[in-house]
Amino acid sequence: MKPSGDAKSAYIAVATRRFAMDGFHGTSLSHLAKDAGVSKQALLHFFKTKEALYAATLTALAERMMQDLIACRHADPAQWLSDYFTTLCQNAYAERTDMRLVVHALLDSDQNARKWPLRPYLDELIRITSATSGGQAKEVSAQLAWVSQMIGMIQYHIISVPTVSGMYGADTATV
Amino acid sequence: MKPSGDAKSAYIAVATRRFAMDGFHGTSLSHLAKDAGVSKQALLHFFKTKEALYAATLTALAERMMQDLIACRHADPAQWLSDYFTTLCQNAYAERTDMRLVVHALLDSDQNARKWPLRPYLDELIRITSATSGGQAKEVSAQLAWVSQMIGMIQYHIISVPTVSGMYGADTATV
DNA sequence: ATGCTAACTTACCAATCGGTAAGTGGTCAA
DNA sequence: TTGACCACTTACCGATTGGTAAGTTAGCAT
Repeated sequence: MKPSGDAKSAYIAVATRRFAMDGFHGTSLSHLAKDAGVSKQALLHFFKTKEALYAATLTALAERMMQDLIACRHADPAQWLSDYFTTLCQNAYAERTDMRLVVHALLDSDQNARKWPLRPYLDELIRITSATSGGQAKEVSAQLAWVSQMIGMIQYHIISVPTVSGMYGADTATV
Repeated sequence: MKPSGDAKSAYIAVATRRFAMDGFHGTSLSHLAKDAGVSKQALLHFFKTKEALYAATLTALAERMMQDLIACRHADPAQWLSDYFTTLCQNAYAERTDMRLVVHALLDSDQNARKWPLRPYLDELIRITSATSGGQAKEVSAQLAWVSQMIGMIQYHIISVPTVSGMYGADTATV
């Protein structure tokens, strides 16, 4: 018998890949089970519903992104942001999965996003951004706009790369 | 009996809204039929498969975007671009549907995007962008990067507004 | 050895999926 | 008047969906 934690996180890893590629509605439990090499009831044993598995996937994603952000911690908040977005770009290129997952989740979430798993991550990003302006109080919406723009550029670029390179050739899109 | 064209375009309008909200996999023919107030075979009468209806939806979207671009035509290409992106932003705010549809389509398309319906629209945008540099030949990838960045910013902003306003309050996200 | 629990599996379920077949009723040219 | 045609409906299909029920098997504490 395998230790519980390993199997569970392995299933989340499989689900992350699938949900990122095909979205929530485009992914079925049977597909996930086949990917993981188990029966689909193995998944339902750990995650009571498909939604629960999806939520766990997004939570794991949020923790991953938060960790990356914390790993770049720097005394100077401007440098911190700079470092973070640099590594974010690099990671995004190396592994598109997470960015696709975020965009899929964005499209799916819409309303009642108060318990949106990425909220703490966004909060932290905004906090750091606020600190760059040297203590003067700016509006939250201004910070939010800046952060959203940065992340949006990266994410959008990542998800459009396959399509654009499919149209114009593989070398044009990967700058 | 209703004239054919009206019904067909009405169905496309319904499909546009649904596909934009829920994506291809999240939308069923029965839902579309209920939205349109007909049986689902009414849809299959005009569009032989669900994929065909989706394709027609994307084609209509592409024509709409191309039309908006042409409508802003200006002798000075820089002014043309400026005007176009201004109206694009305004339209995007007034009606988020199209932008959501594009992003959904981007996530779904991935490979074999050579016959991607928005290709002519992108081509035209790149052509105009090239003209702004006063005739000197730049690389296509550079134009493409610029165009992609502009559109990406707008689209990403639109699809993230509902989620972000759900998190931080309705007034923070709508600048 | 025994009993308990965790990690599964096989078998099954109603609901829904996209799609086919066979009409039905209204319109219009001949 | 007739008959072709178009827009559509009802009835139905096998496949797949998310999910339930009831085992089965392995490890481990007592």
